[in-house]
Amino acid sequence: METMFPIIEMTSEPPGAARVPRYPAPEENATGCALARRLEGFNPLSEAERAALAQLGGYVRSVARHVALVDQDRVADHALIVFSGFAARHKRRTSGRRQILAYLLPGDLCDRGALHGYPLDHAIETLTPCRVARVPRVAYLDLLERHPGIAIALQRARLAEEATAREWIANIGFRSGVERAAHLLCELLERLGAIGQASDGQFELPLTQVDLAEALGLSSVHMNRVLQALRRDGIIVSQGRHLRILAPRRLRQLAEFEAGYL
Amino acid sequence: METMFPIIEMTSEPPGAARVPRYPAPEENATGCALARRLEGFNPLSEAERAALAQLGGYVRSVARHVALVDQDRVADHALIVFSGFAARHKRRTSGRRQILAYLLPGDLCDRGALHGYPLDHAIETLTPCRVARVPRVAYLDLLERHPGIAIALQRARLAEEATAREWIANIGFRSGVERAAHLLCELLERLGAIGQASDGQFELPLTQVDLAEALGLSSVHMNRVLQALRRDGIIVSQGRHLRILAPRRLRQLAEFEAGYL
DNA sequence: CGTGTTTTTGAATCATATCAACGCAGGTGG
DNA sequence: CCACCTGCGTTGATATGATTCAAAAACACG
Repeated sequence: METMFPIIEMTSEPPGAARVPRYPAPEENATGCALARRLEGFNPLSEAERAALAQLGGYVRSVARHVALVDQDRVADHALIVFSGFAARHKRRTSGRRQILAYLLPGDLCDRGALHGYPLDHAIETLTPCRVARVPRVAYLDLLERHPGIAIALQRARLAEEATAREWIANIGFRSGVERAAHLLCELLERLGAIGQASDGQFELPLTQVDLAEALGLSSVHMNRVLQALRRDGIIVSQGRHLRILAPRRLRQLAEFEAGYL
Repeated sequence: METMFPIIEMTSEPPGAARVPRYPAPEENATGCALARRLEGFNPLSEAERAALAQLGGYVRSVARHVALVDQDRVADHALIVFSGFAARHKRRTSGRRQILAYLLPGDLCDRGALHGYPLDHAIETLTPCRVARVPRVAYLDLLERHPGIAIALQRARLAEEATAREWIANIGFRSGVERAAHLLCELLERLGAIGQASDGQFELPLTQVDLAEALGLSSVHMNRVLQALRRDGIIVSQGRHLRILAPRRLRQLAEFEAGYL
């Protein structure tokens, strides 16, 4: 039936680029790779392990924006790794309203399908164009078995993901709109910083206000006003997709953000 | 300094009961034990495994209401298992306001301390008087190693807990007060049913309206009105701690509750 | 029985949602 | 090159769900 994974195949080089020897795209070689950077943050990796991660580049495909990567109630037999772009876990009501449960940033992954034969309780969709690896179950299990250092890093990544989920419950549960936004920005700064995609309080945020609103449990209109408030108070500035945090301290204390669980 | 685990020692029998031979309390023998029932729901256990669970009864102690079982930012070196009573994971703001992140019902446990040496990002506290086992790290690890069936069940329990956390994000994020309450009641019915503490849409709910409000991100006043609305519409009745769901179908569709992830 | 906790009530206020509309930028096709 | 469209951000007006404060009523407990 539906292709379920409509792929925009950009893996082969554009004709003009064919003269230079083919290296993996910067996101997919082991050093510049968000996945490797992120895992290193949890557990130092050996040379062999970094090489093994680089091998995953072969599974990477380009995926357009707003494409479902995993449908709810489906048993996925692949692990999903985001190499670039933003995706999200989400649930929908019959009304069509949706709640984003987690952002998947470069270096994040979802292995629930591959590791346990359970149908997922939520869906995953790209929020921007992405480069995503779909690693078949056997290859993924093989990777974990061969490289215990990676397995450990992934366990810790899972702990971090659980902690983030709890943080979101608290965020939506007991903070005001502005505070929620502040907290989310702190989180994004920290997570993007960990993969080298934020520096000096600045980063590219390729999300729409609707994407943010759906993560924070706010209406898009209110989200807009919340962001205006943060700008008016000189806490952030944004030009296009580029976001700059002018007053990180104030932002953190507004959100009562505690760094550290990564 | 603080005892950190103020124990009301009720383990020894009351004087009058001393004539009958001492059996473990119904919550702590293997068959009536909520832990065993719950784990069986995830993976069938062997006789030896049920016996091993029964051994844990030795670690069980009575704990009064509103006692901290684990403090935030502490590295716990024990696994925590609730045998009876309700406890909760929660976070607090400096304002004192708190958000409950998850209820721990009989048969639930927290092994983050024992398994990984990480400080917890939240606190755990009893909401009612409880019977709680604190299992030392080594004993816990030993149990998992000796009984792979238990380890598997616990892995699945962890998946279920993650799914519940995501459900809570959605619940607080995109449902109204009444809908949130409805959803929580559905969840409690399902979870208590799994350990044999709910039947026919009825169960004992030893929580105050404040406890419920803090889980749903509502004020206690609003929580009260929400419950009144559910009663007025003939969906529930409650007498004291006893709750009866009169219209389970309506409750579920109000909450758009999907059973199954347990 | 009296004391502390929990539930319930009312009234005022606030935060956020909803509805509807507009502007602007980028992209497309004639 | 212009007309059109679409997606996103922005506004204002209005509606409402939820909070807050304060206090009374109902319970539970020793």
